[in-house]
Amino acid sequence: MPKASKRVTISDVARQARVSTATVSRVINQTGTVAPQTEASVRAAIAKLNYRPHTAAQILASKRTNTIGLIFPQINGRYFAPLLRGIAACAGEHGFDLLIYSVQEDNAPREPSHYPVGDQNTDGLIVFANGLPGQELRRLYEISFPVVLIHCTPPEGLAIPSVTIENKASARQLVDHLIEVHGRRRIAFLAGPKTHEDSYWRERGYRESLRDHNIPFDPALASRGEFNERVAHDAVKQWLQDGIAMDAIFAGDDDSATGALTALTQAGKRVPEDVALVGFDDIDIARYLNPPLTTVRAPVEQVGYTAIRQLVRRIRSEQTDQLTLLPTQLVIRRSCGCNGKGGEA
Amino acid sequence: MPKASKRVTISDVARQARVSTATVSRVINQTGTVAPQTEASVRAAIAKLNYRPHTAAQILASKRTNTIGLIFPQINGRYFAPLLRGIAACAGEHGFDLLIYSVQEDNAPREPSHYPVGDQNTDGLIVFANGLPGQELRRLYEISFPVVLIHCTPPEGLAIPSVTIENKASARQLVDHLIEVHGRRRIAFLAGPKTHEDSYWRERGYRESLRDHNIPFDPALASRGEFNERVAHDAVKQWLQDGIAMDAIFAGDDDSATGALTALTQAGKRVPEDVALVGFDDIDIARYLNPPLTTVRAPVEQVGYTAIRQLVRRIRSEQTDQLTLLPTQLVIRRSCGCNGKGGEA
DNA sequence: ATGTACAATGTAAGCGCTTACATTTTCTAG
DNA sequence: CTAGAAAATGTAAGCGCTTACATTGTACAT
Repeated sequence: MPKASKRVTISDVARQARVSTATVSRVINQTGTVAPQTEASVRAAIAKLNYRPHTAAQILASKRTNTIGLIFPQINGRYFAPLLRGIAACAGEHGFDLLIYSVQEDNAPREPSHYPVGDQNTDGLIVFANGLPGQELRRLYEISFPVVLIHCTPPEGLAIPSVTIENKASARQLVDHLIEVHGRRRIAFLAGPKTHEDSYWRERGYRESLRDHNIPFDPALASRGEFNERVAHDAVKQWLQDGIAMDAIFAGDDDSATGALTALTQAGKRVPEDVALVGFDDIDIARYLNPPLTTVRAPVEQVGYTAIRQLVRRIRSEQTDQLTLLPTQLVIRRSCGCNGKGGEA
Repeated sequence: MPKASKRVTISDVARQARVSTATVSRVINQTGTVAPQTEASVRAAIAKLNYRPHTAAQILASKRTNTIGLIFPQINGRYFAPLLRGIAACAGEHGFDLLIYSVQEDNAPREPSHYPVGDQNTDGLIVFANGLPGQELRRLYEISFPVVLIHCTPPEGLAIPSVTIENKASARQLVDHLIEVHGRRRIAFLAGPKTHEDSYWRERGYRESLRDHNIPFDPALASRGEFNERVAHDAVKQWLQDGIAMDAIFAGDDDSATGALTALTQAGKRVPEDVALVGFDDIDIARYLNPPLTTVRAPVEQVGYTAIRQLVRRIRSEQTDQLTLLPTQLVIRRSCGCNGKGGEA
């Protein structure tokens, strides 16, 4: 078992290279002017001693953390990976590290705003959906701390940039399609969590489409799927048991569409013949469902990428966009009744 | 636009509470003895000033970062989320923050071992597969820096704890099943990346099963699927075009199984009648494939959880297990020829 | 009373770096 | 050859905390 050795510090390097610590710092950070020859000997010393700057000391002295914090309500399986991929890619490009914190919902609420990730240890924060209470957002806003919101808009009065996707228009297209192309009239809706903004706008699109086609909104045909496979499954099962008739279901997201599909199938309903089904997000399994799911493609990875780009601008005090609305795209497959290709593998 | 305010420091709190900074530090960290009354006034001062300790200063002074670093080769969609979920859960329970770094493969190689995550800014590291070159692992080992490996074993001579899953035995069960229950004899194998240890052991299991059933290993029936859907698709397509006959395919993981399935289907082969298909991992889409995929369930989330637990022990200089081999479990569905349930929704 | 033990708090020396400012060296032009 | 500017480097004061050690206060046994 090797034993812990004393840490190599900048003065060790300075001594080895016969220069001052300031010069070493200059070559490390490429700030100030250093003679090529001096630089070479400093680099040699660094290599020889295998020196690596102590991050905390750098942060403390420079007042820059070079780190971006992420706050998520939870690590949701299907959605999370591409989002993080976009975030990691963009953060890496700009030389930022990533500190992530996943809020445990069941957790005892934290001491008033004592999150492990915040202005004490990052240069900026990406906050997903309602990962942070409005009060904490306000505090950060008031001290001008850079924050970018993902998939939610800032509380009243706080000009915090946010990036999300176009929900309403494409939800509407989806429902239009069901009505106009497939002649469906009794279209049920599986909403997401009450506070979820994506769900809100998707529902708006749904209602507007109904209205424009003179179909009255029927509350019996709206239930909560919670963007959750099991909950959606149970909701659909309940409808079926209650004898509520429908000829289509618009699931608020693909996860709930998955649950709806199994409930429908288990009840002997054929999709799309008896009940057409459409979802939202185009998660990776959508094209493998049977039948392949008609849905809307959400540019998840790009959301992450864009959010970081905005945040970096904010950190550098450059101009940022107040709201970035990324375009979505209809993906017609077979679950709506079309003969779309089942997959593009 | 609010303007940046001066940072509130521990001395501001001390002044406000009319005590020394040492006492404030004591109440924050619950170290040393403090009179209840004093503690109350310190807490009041903290609340009033909305004080939050500066992480970097704490780290610098205390020589503890309270942070665990994660190093991944890339953020792989299907596998990544549950792993991270396990990691985040366990790290949170032990009060550690998470700093993550995703190695870009296409990236210019870093300055010799100058990773943004390492001993300068974390108390310990989780390294996934070959996220770090052996040389860097050795360096960390030599300075006794806590590291735990996931899904790979340490280089020769380094006693670094690792946690991975049982691959060989269950791969063998899978192939045994194909042979004994379904009478298949010409079983092809889609390997993963050459350096991938999981793939190595799965192949071992495959070969041992063949041997024990007196089926010679046929190199023509082994190809690289790279644990990648598209590559696997192309590999299978190639087999089919080359007129290579087989009655079953053991895909090294479920991603490649997915690719194999589409290739088979597009070539007009029926699964499982013409060609049985089995995968490995039981990723979430496995049960939705058509037919539902027979595979092996890998306890991904638990791998993450366990790895952190080991790492925390290591950080605390407690006893750790050199190798943790998490059990896997056969999941029989229909793609092998059985009538297993299609899904457990 | 008086000494002892321990609880409560304060003092101040760093932790390893960055950077404003001071100083020295080198270069350029007159 | 020399003044003055520019380049190269050094000096040292923090950054905001923790913690070893010193000091003071208090309770208790003698």
